[in-house]
Amino acid sequence: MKLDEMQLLLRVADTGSMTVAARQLHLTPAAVSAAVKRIEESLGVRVFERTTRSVHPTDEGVEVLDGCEAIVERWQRTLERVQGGRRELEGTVHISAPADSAYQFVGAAVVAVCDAHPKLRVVLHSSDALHHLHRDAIDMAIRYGPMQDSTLAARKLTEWPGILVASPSYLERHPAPRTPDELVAHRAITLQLSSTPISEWILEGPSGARTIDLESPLCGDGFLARHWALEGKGIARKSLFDVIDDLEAKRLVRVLPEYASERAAIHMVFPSRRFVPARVRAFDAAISDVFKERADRCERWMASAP
Amino acid sequence: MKLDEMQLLLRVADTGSMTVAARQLHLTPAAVSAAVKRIEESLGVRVFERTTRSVHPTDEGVEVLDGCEAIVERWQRTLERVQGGRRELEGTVHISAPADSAYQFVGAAVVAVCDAHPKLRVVLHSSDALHHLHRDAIDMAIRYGPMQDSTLAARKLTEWPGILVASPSYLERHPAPRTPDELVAHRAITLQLSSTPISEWILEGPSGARTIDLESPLCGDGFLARHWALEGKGIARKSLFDVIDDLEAKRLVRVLPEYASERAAIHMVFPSRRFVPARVRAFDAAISDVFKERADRCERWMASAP
DNA sequence: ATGCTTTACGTCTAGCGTAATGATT
DNA sequence: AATCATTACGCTAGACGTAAAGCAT
Repeated sequence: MKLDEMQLLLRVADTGSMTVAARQLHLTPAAVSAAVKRIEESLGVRVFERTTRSVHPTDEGVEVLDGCEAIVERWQRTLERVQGGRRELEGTVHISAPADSAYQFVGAAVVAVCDAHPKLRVVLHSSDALHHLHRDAIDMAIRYGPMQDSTLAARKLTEWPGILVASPSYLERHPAPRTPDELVAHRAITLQLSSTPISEWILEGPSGARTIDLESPLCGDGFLARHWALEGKGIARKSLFDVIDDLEAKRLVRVLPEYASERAAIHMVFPSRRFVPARVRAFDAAISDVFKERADRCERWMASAP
Repeated sequence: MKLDEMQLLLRVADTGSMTVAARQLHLTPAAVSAAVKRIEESLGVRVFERTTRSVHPTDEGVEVLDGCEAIVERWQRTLERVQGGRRELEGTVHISAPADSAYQFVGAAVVAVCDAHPKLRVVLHSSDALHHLHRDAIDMAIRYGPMQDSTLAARKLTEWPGILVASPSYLERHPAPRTPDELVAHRAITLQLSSTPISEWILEGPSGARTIDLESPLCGDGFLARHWALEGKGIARKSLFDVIDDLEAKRLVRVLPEYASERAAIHMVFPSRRFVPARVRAFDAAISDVFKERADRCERWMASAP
């Protein structure tokens, strides 16, 4: 039994597909199929119950996969202790980040890490859609909002409320609303993160929480929403953290400043069970630094412009 | 990296020799040497520092070996949970036992286990010399007396004092001693277990502990000592546990019954760190049963013949 | 009908034994 | 001188890709 074969089994189990596992491992489906068959024969145990349409671990398969996972992790840990700083970082790291974060600041941080480590490769998945970390072999992800998947290990990076913003040009043409009720007269820029668009904003203000029903012609991802706001297309609700650059540069102005949506945490997420290798930790450190710096600027902005 | 390669590294480390490891693994020294070299190159780390005369793990090698050990054990555990009772026991088990125990009762127990499991092979090392469990790849050993090597895992089987015995024929010719002092007039059968012969008996009796200096013409291992006693060649000191058959059959008679040497424990010993596989546990169970049954007979004998 | 797993076959390389070489006590 | 690790070389078997076939939705 080889460690590569164990990782292969884990990939098949995580993705639930030999073909997808093959893609991720840079192998052909035939090779994966043959490997699984070979392993099962050597064990005398069926690891996966499969039709042409699905691949599921058997009861014994779960035992085997647990063992493989523990073993692969132990080996990675050993390798790092032994090779430590000697070996320069290499390999490929898959990072998932919301589009707006990726374009604004994660991208730059990632480039800096790659520049420092020539053998390191990165695939930055910029999408607001929630990636399944296990399924897609994502090594780390940045996620806004509450954590739900308990099989993931998350570390909170920072936490900020959503605020309403518009460009100065837009506000010249459309006087800023003075109460939440006046928002209906404005063009709201809304988000469609997953399949269904978000059609309401919950705003907390001096008079408690208010729910605003929206009828918005402009609906896109976080990056589009911010750019539409910059272009004066309407009022967007964004995390303060995402628009701090624009607020500092006065490209965007806060609207209804006494109202804000609930503080939402931003997490760095890892596929829990797996050991986090040094190459991933390098990106983690760099991105965390960027978040720290941005969070400081958010603090200062909040203090200066209450 | 393959699990077989990890086991190879462990064998080399335990034996301290590529040639010995090769023998135990049914490989040639060339293959072992090549494997070590190949592994070291793939790790980018030197695992063993070696001359033609010695093989020692480097600092990094210790880390690697620790990892390999944990991994091999985890995998064996996984295999057993998965294959459980399905697979019949197979493979070879190396058992070390003192000569007298091996010939008298361990041998029979071992045969019974092999009869029940046709694919199981056993090598019974019958020797009073202490085998190095790690070095010689012994799976389990029976050892009389106190445990010293703390790197081994031991389980106490039973505990009995040494007593003095002689055959009825001998006692007809030489009247039994009535006090320890009278022993000097008898022929004592002594042991040579390791390199130096044992030249004194420490006997505890009604008047406290007595040390008897011996000048014995007959000196051999535990099996020889018992047989010489049976043949009427003199008085031997044996663990009650070893001579219970002969006492019950009245082939041997206890001498100076109010005197006995310190109770000594008999342990079942395993190479601690390693996982104990099912095939070894099968022998453990069978041999433990034999010990239990013999210990009961010792109890009864002690009760009936104080 | 599409997309998945499986089978068949040719190719290549990793890993073994044999045998010779070099080093150490 | 004897023993051990290493190197060189030929060989075998395992593992991959290509291509085709078989199934399930």
